[in-house]
Amino acid sequence: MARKHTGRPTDAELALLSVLWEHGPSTVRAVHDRLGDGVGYTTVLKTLQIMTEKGLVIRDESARAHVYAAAQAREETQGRLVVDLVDRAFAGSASKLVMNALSGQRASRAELDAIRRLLDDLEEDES
Amino acid sequence: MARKHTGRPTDAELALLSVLWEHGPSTVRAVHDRLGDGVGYTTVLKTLQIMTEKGLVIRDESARAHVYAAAQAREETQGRLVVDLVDRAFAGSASKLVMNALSGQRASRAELDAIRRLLDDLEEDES
DNA sequence: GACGTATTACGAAAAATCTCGTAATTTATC
DNA sequence: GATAAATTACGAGATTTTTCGTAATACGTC
Repeated sequence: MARKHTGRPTDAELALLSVLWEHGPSTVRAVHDRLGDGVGYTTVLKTLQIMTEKGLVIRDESARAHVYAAAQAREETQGRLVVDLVDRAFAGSASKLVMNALSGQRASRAELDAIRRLLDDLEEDES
Repeated sequence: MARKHTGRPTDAELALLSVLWEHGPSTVRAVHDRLGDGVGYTTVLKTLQIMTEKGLVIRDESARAHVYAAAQAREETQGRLVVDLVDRAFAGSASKLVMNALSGQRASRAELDAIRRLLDDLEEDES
């Protein structure tokens, strides 16, 4: 029987994307070095090749060592993951997720203020 | 080579947990009926059996038809999933996730107010 | 107690994921 | 151009996830 395809990046893929988002387009070696020795070089290479097929990354083959870049902006992928989690685990309620996230992990005063300002903007738009 | 074990429920498991959270302890048949005809009866049964082994659900075998219940409260599992997503996709920043969630999906005035009250409480505790 | 129905138990197939080894290829160096 | 070093390509093994089919078992009903 067939497994259901989710469309979201897997854990290993997300780890590689995080490196690409943080450091920009990179070679396999650069990504592998960032990740440390938890995974082998060929594992990183293979995963990036698969991600290229899936369209998760873009490959520049002009140089000897191919350069990989995230196909989607960080925020866009994050947004998809949040929507996905809200649907699967919070019965579609984004505010429930927000409350849970705020309660569970402490945020700094500055972060709380930033969130408050965002709330102001949202309520303004709504009016 | 071994795959890395995440500890978080899979998609199929989360779907079953959602039913158990919403309707309380249930038989296989009850869960299956709630889910509609997307999955077969034995699929639900088997998944619940596996979840029992994993400790995700608790099984009461006293009756002919076993009754399954979520082993963890909904909020607890949600919390773990949020922490997990924050770590994997938001570089550990819960507030980034919150802002993303608030921006992406519209919340009602009431929900925004509830979040604002939570912010008040959080800032108060902090002081 | 036999029969039919409902339920659980067992096992397995298909796809996805994660891992890497080995081979082939390309580039630089002598 | 031959050799060495780095990189990519190919393929495959182990595990997990998802899905059921089939068999065994237990309960009611007659």
